[in-house]
Amino acid sequence: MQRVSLKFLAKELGIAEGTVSRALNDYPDISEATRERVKEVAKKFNYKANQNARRLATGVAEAVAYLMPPNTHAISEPFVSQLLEGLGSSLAKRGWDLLVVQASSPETEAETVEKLSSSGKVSGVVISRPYKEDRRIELLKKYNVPFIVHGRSVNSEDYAWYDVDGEKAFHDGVGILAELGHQNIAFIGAPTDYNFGQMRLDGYRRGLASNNLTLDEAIIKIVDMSDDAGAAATAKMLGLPHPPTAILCATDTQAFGALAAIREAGLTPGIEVSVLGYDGLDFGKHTNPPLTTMAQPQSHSGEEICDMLLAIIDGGNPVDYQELRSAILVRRMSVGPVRPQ
Amino acid sequence: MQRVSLKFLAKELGIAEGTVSRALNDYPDISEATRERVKEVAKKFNYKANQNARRLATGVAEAVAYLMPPNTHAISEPFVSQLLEGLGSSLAKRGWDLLVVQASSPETEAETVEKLSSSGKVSGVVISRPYKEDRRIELLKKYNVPFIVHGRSVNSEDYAWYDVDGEKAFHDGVGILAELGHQNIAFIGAPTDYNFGQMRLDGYRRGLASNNLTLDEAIIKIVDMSDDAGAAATAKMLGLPHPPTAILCATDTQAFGALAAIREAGLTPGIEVSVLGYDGLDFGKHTNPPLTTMAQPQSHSGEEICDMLLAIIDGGNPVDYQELRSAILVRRMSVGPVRPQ
DNA sequence: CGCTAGACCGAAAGCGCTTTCGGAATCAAT
DNA sequence: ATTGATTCCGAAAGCGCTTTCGGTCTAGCG
Repeated sequence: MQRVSLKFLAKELGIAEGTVSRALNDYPDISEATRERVKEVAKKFNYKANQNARRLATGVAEAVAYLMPPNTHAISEPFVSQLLEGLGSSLAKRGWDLLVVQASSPETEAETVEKLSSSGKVSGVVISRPYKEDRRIELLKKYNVPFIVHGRSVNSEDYAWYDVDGEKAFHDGVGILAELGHQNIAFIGAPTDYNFGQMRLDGYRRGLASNNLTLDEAIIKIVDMSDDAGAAATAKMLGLPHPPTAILCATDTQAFGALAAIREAGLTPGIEVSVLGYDGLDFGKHTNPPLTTMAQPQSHSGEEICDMLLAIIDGGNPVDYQELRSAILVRRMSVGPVRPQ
Repeated sequence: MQRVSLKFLAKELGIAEGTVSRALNDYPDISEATRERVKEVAKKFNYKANQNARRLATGVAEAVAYLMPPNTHAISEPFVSQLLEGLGSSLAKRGWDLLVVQASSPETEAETVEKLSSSGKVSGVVISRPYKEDRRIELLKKYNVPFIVHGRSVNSEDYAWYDVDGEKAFHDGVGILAELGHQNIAFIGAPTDYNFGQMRLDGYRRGLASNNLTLDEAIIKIVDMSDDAGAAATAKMLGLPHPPTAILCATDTQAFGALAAIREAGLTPGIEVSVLGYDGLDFGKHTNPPLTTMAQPQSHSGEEICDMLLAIIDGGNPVDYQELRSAILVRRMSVGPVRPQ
């Protein structure tokens, strides 16, 4: 099976290799006649340029990488899937590739980033869920790779990012609960080395203050983002002498666990204890009871992020690409007014 | 910023480019001394080989592609995420890349596959959820790309695949329900142009036969794999003069909908109407009631599939790589004995 | 001490494409 | 008919790496 290369086409057409290349790439110095002739023959032989040669010659990769969050099972989280989907389809429209790369361990992360930037494999990268201080971001800046962050680190002035305002969401979340009469509002948070974890906690705190509620460390639990962790934290708080009547959760998954723990304690979520989640997972409508949550408007985040990244690759100034979205409340059944004790 | 290339290293070391390359790649004809010297300098300058050049020279891509299912939002399905995660980490261990490619539309699918195979971008590809007759498989065979199918098409003798025996699972599923006294077992299936849809339906039918149950077309619904579709189908069947006492669902997502529809009808799932799902989604433990389901043992499917693919890329015969796994029952609360009417 | 066999490295070709540069051919204008 | 511009294409030089081939040098042997 003869591999059809430029050389092959050139021979077939009786013209020079370079001419074929220029014809295929619509250079202006090729006559209409030969351009068409070339393209026809190319189609006939089903010519597909070797991407590696092309990339080597042009120096542009026409590919972007998504750097998976370092923690395990991260890809199973819906937000990753949605992001990938959007990125993938946007990229595909332009004929670019999407690389999904995982650092095998936190130690090799730097190595991975370096390799990504130095090996010419990609023209840009996107990462998610930065830590407050994130090494990946530093490396990306250092190696001068166009990148965009899904989320923000603490110092986010000088790079491009796309984020949902979790601080505001949790501030407002407390307000929603307070308005329903809740005074004893617990918080189940995510690890605060993640900046989003910190911001949601900050929002919660500010929300408390805005509503003249006192902060009680006993009903603030920073735990893993899993249902089991959410359940354990909830169980513990329910055993308090003065248990919370509402629980604000940093993630829906934790909220699922909270629901379970409340039922386990013989109480009814949404009636005796309200639960407000965050993420807007579709699945929340099937829990018992359906979960009220603050949804990230991330249906098109992948596309937006892709557009932003491409703009930066094309020479745009990263600082011009910082998008902050707001979460929106999805009312279901897990939040209700406080009941008289 | 001087790009550190082989040439650069060679000059730095005062030896030939080829020698540097061979040293770095552990060729046996390089003395231990220079090998170390080379590697040291390479590390010092943080040398990373340009992958495009490397690939061009060697002709091997060291990358595999996952071809996304053509339907939209496919990536959000947990099985895709899990697969990607496994593939990604296995590949990463070997320093290979994972490309996620989406055909922008069914029409461009052939084009996509062609390009993938001819452009030298990847050494192998994996696809999921084949149709009974699947064009992608034909194309992959035609272009002689190593590939492996997650699932099987109707004629699966001559290529490599990894599948879970849905036929058996549904046959046994009927048995489980029948043993609990159910005689009127409904089936909510997936579109039968997907081969897995057909196989699960076949299994259901054979299960009916094995248990001397009569097949009633009125309680067989082939619908989309969504919760809404599952709910609608369930609602319809519940309105029948002789409604089913148990429902077997082709996917957990449909089962979630079924649960909702049953509650909507004022009945209690797991008591008045049993629901048995398939997929083993972790999330099923949070439904109301928790969903009993047949789980795909897919936690490591990504790794296994990766190993199989690499073996084929290394020259293995695809036919030697056909793995059939069994589903395992996860007992939760949505299945119970039939109640006296 | 001469000869052969390794051990080790340099030189160079090539992977398949892009892109610059210059030359040939065509054409219009003087 | 000469010149100057254009138009179009061929030739060739890379892009950064791998890999073969042969040559030099040392060591080991008789």
